[in-house]
Formats: sequence, C-alpha cells, structure tokens
Amino acid sequence: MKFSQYFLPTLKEVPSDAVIPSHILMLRSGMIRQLTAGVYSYLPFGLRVFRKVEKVVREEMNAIGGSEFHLPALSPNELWAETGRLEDYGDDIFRIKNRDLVLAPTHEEVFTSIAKPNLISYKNLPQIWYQIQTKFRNEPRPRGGVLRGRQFLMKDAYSFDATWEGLDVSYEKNAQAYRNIFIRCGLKFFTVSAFSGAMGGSESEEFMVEAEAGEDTVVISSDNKYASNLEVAVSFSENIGRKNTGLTCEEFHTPNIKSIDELAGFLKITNKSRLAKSRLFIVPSKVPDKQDLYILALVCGDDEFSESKLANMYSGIRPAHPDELLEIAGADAGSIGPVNFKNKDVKIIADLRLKEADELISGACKNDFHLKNIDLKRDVPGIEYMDLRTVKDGEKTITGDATLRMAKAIEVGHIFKLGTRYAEALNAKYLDINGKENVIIMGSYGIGIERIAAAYIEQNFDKDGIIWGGEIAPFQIHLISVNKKTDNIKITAGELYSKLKEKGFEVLFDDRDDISPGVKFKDADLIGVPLQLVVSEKNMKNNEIELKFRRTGERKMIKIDEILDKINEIYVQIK
RNA sequence: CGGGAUGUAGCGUAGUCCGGUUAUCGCGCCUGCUUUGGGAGCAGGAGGUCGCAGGUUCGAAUCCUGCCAUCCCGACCA
Repeated sequence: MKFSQYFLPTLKEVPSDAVIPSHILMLRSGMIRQLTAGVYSYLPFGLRVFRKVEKVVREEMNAIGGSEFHLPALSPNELWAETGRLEDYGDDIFRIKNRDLVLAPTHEEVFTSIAKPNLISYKNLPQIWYQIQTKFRNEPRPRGGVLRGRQFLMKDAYSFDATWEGLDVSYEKNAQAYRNIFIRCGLKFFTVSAFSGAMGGSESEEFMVEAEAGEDTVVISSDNKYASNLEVAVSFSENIGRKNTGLTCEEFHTPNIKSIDELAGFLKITNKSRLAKSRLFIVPSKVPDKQDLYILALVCGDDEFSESKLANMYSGIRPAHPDELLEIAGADAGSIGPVNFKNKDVKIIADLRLKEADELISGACKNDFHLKNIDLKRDVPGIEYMDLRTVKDGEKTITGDATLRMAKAIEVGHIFKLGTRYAEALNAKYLDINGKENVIIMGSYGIGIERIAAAYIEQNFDKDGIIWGGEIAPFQIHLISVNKKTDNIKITAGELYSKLKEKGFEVLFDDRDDISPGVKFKDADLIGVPLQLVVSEKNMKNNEIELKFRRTGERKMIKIDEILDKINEIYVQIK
C-alpha cells in the first residue's frame, strides 16, 4: 500500500475526549473516529487490524469444526419475549421504534431458532456454530473508546450437544480455540472463573488481559496458580473462633452510632472482627402471592460484603430499602443485627469467618442500641454459613502458599455452559437413540474483536506510539523513502516495494513527496508497524538499507541485495 | 440514573469570573520560494451559526433560563 494513496489521518496532538492509551493511540494512528458516544467509524488502518483479528478467530474456530454463519442484527421482539430476555435486558437492548424489532445484543435466540427445526436427531449433534458480526447494546455509559461501545464486533459461538458430557467436550474445544487465538494475537492473558458454581450453576470462564484501563477487578496469586474475578474470589481467612466465656447477651445504649467505625471508636477497640456487620437483603418472589425472601447477611466488621457472592446464590437479590428495614428488622441501618428481629421469617447467613463465633457485638434491631456477647450458636437458631466476604489485597490463597494481588483487567472473551435454558424456552429438542425426546444442551462463547485490538495496544505501546506484533500487525513492513530530490532514492525504494510485495509481504510504503523525514519517522513509530525499512541518500552511499525494529528501536544496516533474505529470515523467526 | 467537568476553525486551545473595536495562539490546510535523518524556515492566504434556543442589555463567547452533546467518577453491565 502506498501511503500517498492511503487514507491514514494521523494526529499529532491528543484528542481531548480520549483518556486511556488504546483510545488515544487508535485515534492518533488513524484507526478509528468517533461518530457519537460509543459508536466508532473504522478507518482503513483500523479495519486492517480488526480484520486480522477476525482472521485469527475464524481460523481457530474452523479448526475446532465450527461452521460460520452471518445472522441478522434485527430480530423480532417476539423471539426475545419467548426466552424472557426482552424484559431481562430492559433498557440495554436497542428497540426499533417503528417496527416490533430489536437490534440484537447477542444471538442465543436466533441460533436456537435455526437449531430447533434442523437439529432434530442425536445424529445431527454435536454442532459448533459461530459468526463474526456487529452487536448492539444500549450501554448506559460507553467508555474507553472501543473497549465499551454501543456497537461492536463480536465473535459469538454456540455449541449444541445431546449430552452434558458432550457439552464438556464442546466447551473444552472452544476454550482451546480461545487460548490459541489470544496467543496468536500476542496477548498476555489469563482465565478466571466467572461463577462460583456453588449451586451447581453453569461453568463459565472469562479470558482476561491485565491492563490499567480494564473495568474488571481480578485477584491473581503470586504463583499464578489462582486467578479469579474479585466478585467470586476466595482467600484463606481465619475463623475468628469461640471464646466460650458463656457471657449472656446484653443490650447497651449506643446513641447515634451508625457504622462499624463509629462503634469501634465508641467502644475504644481497634480489632473490628467481632463487630458483626449486618445487611438486610430481599429476594423478590417469582411466584405471585408467595412472600419475598428476607436475608440478613453478616460479616466481620473488618470485612466487606460481597454482594455478588450472595447474588450467585440468590438471583434477583437486592438491598432492602430504608422503610423495609424498619418494617422487617424494626430498626434503621446501623442498628440491625441477627438477634431480635421484628419479622421472624428472616433467613440469617453469616460469613464463614464467623462460624459458631461468640462474644460478638452487633445491632440490637432497636435504634441506638447494640447487643454484646452474641453467640451465634446459642442465640441465632437456624443460622447458615457461606463465603460472603470480599477478598482483600495481600491475603493468602486458600491453600496458603501464595499471596494474592488485585489487578485491573479487560475481559476479551467469555465462555459459558448455558445448559438448556434457551433450548427449553424455545422448545428445541432432538430424538435420542431410543427415540426419546430431549432438550438440546447448549454452550455460548464470545470474543470482542475490537477489544482484542484495544487490549493489545494497552499492553504494547510506548511514548512514541503503538508497537504491533503477533499476527494482528496491520502491515509487516513499513518502507520509508527519505529523499524526494534524488530520483534514485525513489526508484530504489519503489523497486524494493515491488519485490517485497511479490514475496508476499504486506508493505506500507511511505512514498510521500514534500514530507520531511521527521514526519515520516514519527508517523512510522506512531502507527507501529513492527519492521521499518529506510531508504535514504545517507544509506544509499554504502548501498545499504536501514532496518529498524519498532519494539526495541534496534537498527541494522543491510546491503541492498541482502535485504530480501534478511527480512525473510526475520519473519521465519517470528513464525 | 447520581456526582463532576467541558463545548470557541479539521485538531489542540486563550478569552468567560469582571459584557465593550475586526474572537487569541499553536498545529494542520492553500500559494510561492527555500529546506530534506526525528513532527522544517520565510512570506502571503483561506477557514468561525463562539453547542442550540430563548431572555437581560445600547451592546453577549462572556450574565440569566431551558435544552442538547461529549468526557470523567460512580451505579449498572451477556
């Protein structure tokens, strides 16, 4: 590609809307331009990168026997209503105003609707279907350039199996494809478990790329054996134990004490672990006329609640509103505790650290009063225990032999054992070998195409620009012709360009006239093609071409007639 | 949706508090000459509904009201 014919509008200055490196560099290197919040136009240079990512994804999906589709983005409301997701998605789904259609944010329903009349026998299974297509989500707050947009490219795949064992196989095939994809794209990645699976829930893994700009917080162990989303992360945390002093539970006056910190100050104690922190949650009943479930959750005063862990156990759970607190507990927030509930139907769950603990202090369910010497074993019949706390930076792993640290990460892929939810809702069944009808078992697997590119940039840039590598570099070689005055420079560079193209290299040839060398060098570093070749008067005197590695800045002088061999050699090494 | 900020030429910006000639500067762009190894020099030039609408005023980029857009933090997030 000749630069003089190419549309590559680079920016010298940082656009004021961009904050994170990948966003800034995508704009500066002429990859993308914003059209409106969360919606980007892909310019030729950016499109080249995204296409490279797609190519890698496509090859790896085909390698595991995936069949590529291209489904519509528009789909009828009706279909989404059938699985209940029209409602579940709420405002996050784009709705067409003058037709009963939505812009699909994902394609479980549509793929399943194709599976239903076609995958009707165990002989048709298993199948892995995928597409690379534009998705639409009405994100409340788009951010970080293409990292979270309202319109984006996604590879979504779905597996259809006859058995749960089959699902395991399909899931593992996809997981392997994902590992290959991210390696080929040059990403340093790791996987985290996305759900605790405590309720026999679906297995699910997220593929994460560590980056400051990431929206997810993950916990990683120092020996790299454990990584988890903070939402479900566990650590080694010591049970606070029993003192067995047998003191009786006693109420005491705590005027205007609302928080654990205030309580600790009031009592003049520094160790807050025996100050039990209480929060009341409500799980709305899904059956009309049935009462909502009330849950009082307890953690140690020096721990933080993990609402997500509760949510994994009780879907739809929400914190109780202030008026509900008064109604159910008989006190306002700050004075609630596990004993003396006004409403006796409250289920009480404490964190594992509190298991069978005694001599605890907590709210008395009476404003401005707390209770001391609470013995969970004695005073709270029917109490249950589960892991409810949020892991803290620097804690030990559950095995105790490594330390945990927190990191920000970008989620580039997510694989998920869906099970029968969608097939059941849409009545997609097959006949097994005995002629018996069964629901198809599904998995779903997603990858964000632009996110891979953005995550790559987050991990590979310096003060001058992007540093491409892996298989997603937009070009392999950036050929720069430095002097426009001397014809032989132009001719030599032009000949080299033709030869490199003949050899099958993807070359960007900066043939621009009237552009000073400095501008060409700066542009080259900014857009970050891995290898730069410089043809200039200075080098030509010795019949040499200068070769510069973008990543290291290392320069080598190569004789003109050896340049092709040399480049071949370099690219063979890379592959 | 809550909190914060911003909106002036293609990009980055000054001016806004405290209203007053022709709206500032840099980059980029156009013309000419010079220059050619790290975002060139000189000279000349083009480019503006100062986000939109209304109001106050002799006079509004500047003050007031409403709206819109974009970004940041949070909430939310297959």
